[in-house]
This record gives sequence, structure tokens and C-alpha cells, in this order.
Amino acid sequence: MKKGKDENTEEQILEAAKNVFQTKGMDGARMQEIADKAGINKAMLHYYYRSKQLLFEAVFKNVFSLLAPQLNAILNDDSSIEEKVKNFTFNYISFINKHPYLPNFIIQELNRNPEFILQMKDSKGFPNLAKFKEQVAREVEKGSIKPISAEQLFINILALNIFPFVAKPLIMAFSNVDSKAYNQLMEDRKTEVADFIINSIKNT
Amino acid sequence: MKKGKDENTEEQILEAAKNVFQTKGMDGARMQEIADKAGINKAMLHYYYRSKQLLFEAVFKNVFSLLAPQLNAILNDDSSIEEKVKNFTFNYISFINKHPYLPNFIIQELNRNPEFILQMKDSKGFPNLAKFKEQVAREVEKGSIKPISAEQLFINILALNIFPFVAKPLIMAFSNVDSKAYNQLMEDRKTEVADFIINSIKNT
DNA sequence: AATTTTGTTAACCAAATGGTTAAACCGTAC
DNA sequence: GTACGGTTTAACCATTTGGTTAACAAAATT
Repeated sequence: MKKGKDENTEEQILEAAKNVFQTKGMDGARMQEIADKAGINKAMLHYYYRSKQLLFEAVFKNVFSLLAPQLNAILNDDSSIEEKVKNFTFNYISFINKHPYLPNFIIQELNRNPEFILQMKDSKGFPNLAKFKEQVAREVEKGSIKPISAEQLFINILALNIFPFVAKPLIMAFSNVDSKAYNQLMEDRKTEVADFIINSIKNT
Repeated sequence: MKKGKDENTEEQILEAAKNVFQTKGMDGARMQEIADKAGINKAMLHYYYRSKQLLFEAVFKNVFSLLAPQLNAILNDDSSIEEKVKNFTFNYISFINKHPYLPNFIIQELNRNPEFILQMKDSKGFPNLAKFKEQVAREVEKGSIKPISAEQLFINILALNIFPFVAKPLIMAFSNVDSKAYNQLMEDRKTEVADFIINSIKNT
């Protein structure tokens, strides 16, 4: 058996599929384009993944598994909330630079088919608020941060970090900046967003 | 001429198209489905709008024209920044309840085709930061708010208000809440978000 | 009333698309 | 070397899809 080549083909398909699905979405993606990008015959896609739907699901799970650890960094780490906010905010931009299409892809496809995330909720490592909730309650009681629900704080952290990338075309148009200036804005946010959040919740 | 029916048909097509395009996106939308929803023959779509692309552009402009005034409320109104933040945050939820698919539609389609917004930038009423920039600079100098660039503040306001709706499936999964609890979270944000922002920027 | 213009439909068309199949290929074991 | 297994391809297929056409209906124009 040419085992080496086997796995290679399957991997090449997944890479090409990630590329195409993330930029075009499920509906906009074409099996032929994926095959071309992978440098193989279209029939191979079906040989390894059966159908477009199953190939898409393989891609989605793979991509989602990149995002989950990022979120767990803020939910399940042991550092203080202030530290978490600083670290997450700082790291997230580098992460996005490596995977620029990821957040929009996840959001777009989950809105197209919201039931899809249910399949993933069971899997180990799926982000979960339980521990974070306790921590927020503790720090609120201790008085180191102002009263806020863990849910709202988590939403705010995600919003301030993720939204600017998802809405890049809008922001560029409204702010009337070019790609370079936009990148500078994002670079500035590495520290500004954390300050913005901490300013808001820290007790003085 | 059956004028009444004319305009009615054209209007019915646009309504049906808004419905289908907003929920399915350009790639996922089907001309036949739009025709069915409008209760007319598929050929009429082409009679009135020539092609799928042109019908889509008509829809996009129409939808975008709903969003623009919302943003101008925060950019070009004469009230103080604090008032603007409170008003915008409070009003935006009601707006979204009326147009639940709007933010995701705009973001999704602009990411699919970022050049598309250029066509719209010229049109009158397109949101513009100029006035808001002056106001922020003035209030910073006056000392009523902490130093922050107008761009970053604007991004933060948009992010905190829009993101929770765009990422609804994600938030529901992570927070492990049902639709009812999610709606309650959003309802709470009507005031919480404004407080969060003002807490962060207000000088004490 | 006759004619022209506009609105509407059913039937049709060509291209694209996801998917299938049968044969060829090729490394390995016998 | 040849038979066997998984791998790969070219050709093919059925369906979907955006778009067109020709004929018809209803107003508007004369």
C-alpha cells in the first residue's frame, strides 16, 4: 500500500477544502475548485469524504478546533481576570493574522445552520462558562471588579476582540482608512482593548 | 397600464428578495424561491431586475439604507458622547428585533465582496467619522472623557452592540442558554452596554 | 375600435454542479 | 511474474439553476 501517499492526499484535500470553504462559504464553494487547489481529480474528494456536506463538516470541525483553545484561555486559565483580559486581547490578533478568515467563517456558517453547533457541544474541550462564572462571582464579591455577570463580560470580551475583524470592510469604509491604517488600528487594539475593558470593570 | 399592479409587483419582488437574500445570502439564494415567495413567475424577476446580481444589489442597497441612519445617530447627532452612547445602545436592540438578519447579511456579503461598499461610499448619507472625530477630540481636551481615538471608540461601540447578534449561535452554545435566556441577556444589554462604555471612558 | 405598449406566463435552454462508474494504475505479497 | 488491494482518473450522468423566448393578456393611446 502506498500509505505515505494516502494520508498525503487526504490531508491535501482537507487543506484545499479549508482554504476554499473559509473564503467562499458552503454555498459558494465548488468541489472542482477544491480538487484543483489540491491538485487531484474531483472523484477523489468523494472517495475520501463521500459528499460535499461531509467534507464541509470535516473542515468546520477542524477550524473550530483551532478557535476553542483560544476561548478556553480566557475561560479556564488560572490567572486573574485582569491578566486573562490582557493576555487574550494581546494574543488574539496574532492568532487572527494566522487565520484571517476563521471568525467570519464560523459565524457565517453557524448562522446558516445554527443546529450544527449542537453536534459539537458534547465534544471534549468545548468552551464552557462554568469556571469563569465562579471566578467572576468571586472577584466581584472580593471587590476587585465591579458587579457584572460572567456572561455579559464574556460577550463584551469576545465582541471587542472578534468584531473588528469580522467587520473589517465596514470599518475600513466608515473610518475611511486603507489596509495599512486598518492594520495599525488593530495593532493598537492589542493593548487598548484590554485597557478599555479593565477601565470599565476595575474597582478604584 | 395597470400601474397599481406594476409597482406592487416590483415591490413584492423586492420584499421577497430581501427575505431570501438576507437569510440565505447571495450564493445560497435561489431565484425560484424568490419568485415563489413573491407569488409570481420567475421571468418577472428578470423583467424588473435583469439579473440575480442586479436584484441582489437592489436588496443590498435597500437594506444598507436602513442601517446607515442608525450609525449616523451616533456620528452626526448633536448630543454629548455620553448621551449618544446611551441612546444608540438603547435603540439598537429594538432596531435589530425588527431586522434580525440585517447585521449578519451586511457583514457576510461585504466579506464576500469587499469592493462592493466602494460603490456606496459616494452616496449621500453614508456614515462618516469627520464630525464625531472633532467631538471626541473636543471632549478629550475638555477632560470629560479619557484620551481615546474616535476610531477606536466607534469600533468599540459598534462591536459591543452588533457582535452579540451576529454571534448569537456561538453565544447561546457557550453560555448554554436557550432562546428566551438569550433574549433576556440582550434586553439587559440595553443599559449595561452603555454603562460599560461610559465607565471606561468617563473621567472621574 | 384598432393599435401599440406594458405586464405576465409556460416552456425552453445552456451551463454548471455534485456525484457516479468503469477502467487503469501501481505498489505489495504470494 | 502475477494476482490482489487500495488509489486515481476520464468520462459520464441527472439535476439544478440563472436566464431567454414566444405567445398571450391587459392597459393605454390613437
